[in-house]
Formats: sequence, structure tokens, C-alpha cells
Amino acid sequence: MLFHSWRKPLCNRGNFFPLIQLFAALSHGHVAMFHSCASIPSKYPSFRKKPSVSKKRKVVIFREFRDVNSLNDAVCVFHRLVRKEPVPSVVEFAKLLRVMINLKEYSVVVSFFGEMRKLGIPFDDYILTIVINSFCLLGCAENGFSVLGVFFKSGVQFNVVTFSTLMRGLFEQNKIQDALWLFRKLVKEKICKMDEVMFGTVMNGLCKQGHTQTALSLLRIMEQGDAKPNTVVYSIVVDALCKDQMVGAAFNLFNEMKRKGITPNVLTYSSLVDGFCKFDQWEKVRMLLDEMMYLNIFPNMHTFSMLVDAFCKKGMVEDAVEVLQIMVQKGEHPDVVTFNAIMEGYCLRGEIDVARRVLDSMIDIGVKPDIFSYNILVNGYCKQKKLDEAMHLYCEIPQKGLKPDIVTCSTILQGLFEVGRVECSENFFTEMQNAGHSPDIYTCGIMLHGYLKNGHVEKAMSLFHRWEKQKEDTYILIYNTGNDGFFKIQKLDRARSIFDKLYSVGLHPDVIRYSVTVNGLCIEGLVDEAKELLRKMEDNGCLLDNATSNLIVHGFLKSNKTNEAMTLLKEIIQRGFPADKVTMSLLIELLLLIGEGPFLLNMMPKLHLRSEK
DNA sequence: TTAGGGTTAG
Repeated sequence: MLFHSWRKPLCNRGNFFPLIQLFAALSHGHVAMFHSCASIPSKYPSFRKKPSVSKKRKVVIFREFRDVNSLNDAVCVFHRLVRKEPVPSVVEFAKLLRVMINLKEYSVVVSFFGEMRKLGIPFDDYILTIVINSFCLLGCAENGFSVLGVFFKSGVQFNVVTFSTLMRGLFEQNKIQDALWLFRKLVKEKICKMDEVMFGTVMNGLCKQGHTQTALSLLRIMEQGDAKPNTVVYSIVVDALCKDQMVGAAFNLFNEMKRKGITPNVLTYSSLVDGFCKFDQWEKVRMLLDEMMYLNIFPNMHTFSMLVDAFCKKGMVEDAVEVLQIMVQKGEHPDVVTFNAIMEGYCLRGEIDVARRVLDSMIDIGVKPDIFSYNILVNGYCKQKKLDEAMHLYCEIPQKGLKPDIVTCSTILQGLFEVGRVECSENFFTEMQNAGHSPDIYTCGIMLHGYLKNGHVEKAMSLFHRWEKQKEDTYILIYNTGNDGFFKIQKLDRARSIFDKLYSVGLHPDVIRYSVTVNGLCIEGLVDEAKELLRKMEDNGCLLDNATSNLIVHGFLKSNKTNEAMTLLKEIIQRGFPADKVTMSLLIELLLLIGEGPFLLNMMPKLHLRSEK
């Protein structure tokens, strides 16, 4: 029966047999999944089949232009329209321009409009807004403002959609201040009546730039006005809170919207599912999925892909493959993103050959790999230190009609440094720049760290000084490089000042940055400073984890601060973190040296118990 | 007007 539901779409999508074979191979013989719906694992909710969705509306809108599939078709239709007697209505022209936007021919929209003006063909607010949208999609929102001049000149009345479109363009170009200036002006001077879409656009723009709290404040402002918060604006903030790792706050907001009678949709649920997956809160995930089913809100390709990705990232690829199977049963076809997640899952487990088979299978069933697919595999080979295979795959990319991007290049660079091929890295770095790939903040971090790790201190420092002068975001660069590198080369003052600078520019050091700095201070014998920084770390809500605690204990032990090490070690044990082998052996050595054998004997069972746990 | 994927750092 299930096999039947599989077969239906296969006719349109090519040969699925390789995928079935692949599932069989990956599922460790659980091919029964293909034959019975009842075999869905009990840990998943009983997904019901999604009803087919009618897309009639779009078809009706574009019926007259359904034969316009290319630029040539559009040019022909445009010339036919302009020659027609009497001149067709503005609606006809607007529809054609909409089709052009769908074909991503934005500059042609601008040219068509120019010609319309020359020929004296009338236009309206709808057409002018399409032109503004085209400028925005071309990345020239400022030209959109010049279209506002056309509104004034021709006496056409603009509306809220015109400004929402312009606003979206400004946010897309990261021109937040301009966008907010425009928003304030529109509100203050009552230029147009603000609607939910306008608020949604501004809130989305703010969230994407990391200003979630401002977006939340806007949501509260909406509650006082005429345009009340709807499902979309709540979903925007719920999603942003999840991405800011504030899943608890996101869940509260989600409950609030339900209390107020605003129904969450599949996007709201999916954002939360994704958020809870990332925090391993599987009970919450299951509860949300069950609730969706109960409310007839069907998980879609995005929802399933999020689950697949979450399982893969946790190393649970078999579970991910099961989700993939359920997804297919329910009529949601995995796409390139879903398969990439599966490939990454196998790569993370070092099963690069299986990942490669997934790539071949997706091609066989007609899902075209993208540059992400190749980057995942290249990274897989690099992590296995199989640089020749990685380079081979890198050379294959153009043959597949794709272009390596900055991530591909950075991955290769990192791989080359990792195996100590410094000269190759340098050559590759030059080549990639010649090919037009400017190093981004990741690439710079990889270069600096690669040099430091391979003992090329002077080269690292000279590169750093060069970038320090050129780049505005040098502090992020240091952050990305890992300031431990600067400790290792005895540049303590420099490292410490950089750490302070991170604070002053509003960057929040994470647990790794704190721990390497504390460790560095300890090794330099600056234990008081290290302790002060530990206090600062806790004050800033940055919690110690297992690896960090061990690293800091190492720092204390290496500077012979046994008491401090013991205090911290006791705390580690109380918190349930095991002390690692290196920490333990260092501790034992020191305790024996200072004649604390009996104390050690007393401590050992406790440490051992915790370690086992 | 809203959602999914890849590179660095202990």
C-alpha cells in the first residue's frame, strides 16, 4: 500500500528505484517500512496524510500569460500589447510585469516601464509598486525612492503596499536606519495607514538583523493600534526568539497567541519544532507534532527537513532516515536540503562513502545537488584528512554546472592546514583570490588559526596586522581565530586587550572564549585575573561546561594553584561533570607531590563514580 | 509580511 503511494509521484520525478535501494541499505534491513503504514515508529506521532492544496488562484491570475516562459516570450507579448488598438488596460500591463518578476527579469521590468512612459501608456500605483519592487530585488532600493517622484509627478496616489515594498528592499540591503527613518516618517506624518503587512515587514527586517526585542516591542505597539497582531507577525517573533536560542520565551509567546485566539500555522509550529530539536527537548517536539495533527495542521517539507536535520546533527541518522521515509509516505517529497542534511549526518559519523552514495542516489531520482551538497562532502573528506579526495571533488564541481563558493574554498583551506600542508594552503589562498573569492571572516579565521597551529607565528601576525588595518570587523576576526593563539605566542597583553575590546564593542564572548582566556591567564601565572574573569563569566550568564571546566582546572594545575584547582574540581563534580583523564592525572601527580596522598584516597571513589556516570 | 541546509575557534 505504501509502495503504491510512493509510486504515484515517481512517474513525474524520474526513477525512484535507486532511492528505495538506498533506504533499504541505510535502514539496516528495515525495508518493511515500505510495505506497512503500521511500522511507523511509536516515537513519532501518527502523521495523517496532508490533503491536496488548491493553487487555483495563481493559475487564474496568470492564465493570459501562461505561455510566457522566457524573456523572449515576454518581449513579444509586450510589443503586441503596446501596438494594440485601443491600448490595453493597465491591468494587462501589470499582469505581464508580475510574470516578469516571477521570471526574475527585474531589469527588464524597469526597461518595459521606461518604454511605457515614453509611449504615453497609462500606469497606476500597482505598476509603480512593481517597478519599486524590481529595483529592490536588483539590490537598488535607493532607485525605488526615485519612483516615488513619479508618483508625485503623475498624481498617482501611493499606498501602504508601495512603502512596505520599499521597506523590504531597505532591510534586504541592511539599511536598517533608512528603513526605520522611513517607518517613523510614515507613522508620524500619517502618510499611509499602517497595516499588518507593513508591521510584519518591519518586524521581520528587525528580527533578521538581530533586533528581536525591538520587534517584540512593535508587536506590543500593534496591540494598541488598529492593525492588530496576526498569525504572521506572532510567527515572525516566535521564529526569531527560537533562533536567538530563547525557546522558552518563544513558547510563551506561542501560548499567548493561542490564548488570544490567534491560530498558529504550520510555520509557527515548525519554528518551535526546530527550536526544541536544537535543545534536545524531544518531549516538547512530540507534543507540538501531536498538537499539529490534532488541529489538522500538516507538517510540510520544511517541518520534516528540520526533524531530519536535527536527528542527523545529533548523529541519529537512522532516525533521520525513518523520518525521511515517513515524509515520503505522507506525500512530502524530500528536496536537496533534506538530502544534504542526511549527507551531513553520515559525514559527521565519518561514513563519507555512504554520504557519497546518497549524493548519487539523489541525482538518480532527479533531485539536483547544489553547492551545499558538494561543500558537505568536501568537508567530510577534509575532516577525514582525505585531502586528495576533497581536491578531486572540488575539481568535479564545475563539471556539474556549479561554482565553488567561498565556503568550498574555506573548507579546502582548513583541510590543507589541518594536515600541515601550509604551502598548498598558501597557493590555494592565492588561487581562490585570483578566481574572485574574497576571503570572508571565516576564511580569515582559518588562515590565522592555520598559521598559528602550524607554528608560522610571524606569517599569522603579519596577516593579522594587514587585516586589522583593512577590515572593520577585526574584533570578530580575532573572536573567530580563537584568542588562545595569541596566548600561545606569548602576546598576553595583546590577547587580554582584545578580550576587553570584544566587550566594549558589544560582542559577547562565549564559553570557549572565556575558557581559553582563563586558561591562558593561569598558564601565565595571572591566577587572580583568571579568577576575576571566571566571576565575570558567571555574572554574564555564561555557564561552565564539561570541557571548559577541565580546561580551566588544567590552567590552575599548570600554574601550581592546587587549591584553586581543587575548589573548581569540587564544583565540577557537584555539577555532575566528569573530570577528564588528563585533568585527573595532573591532579593526582600534584597531590602526591605536595603530600596529599590521604586526601587523594578520600576523593578518588567520588571522582570515579562521577567519571563513570 | 513568516519557517529548513554547508566553512572557523578549546
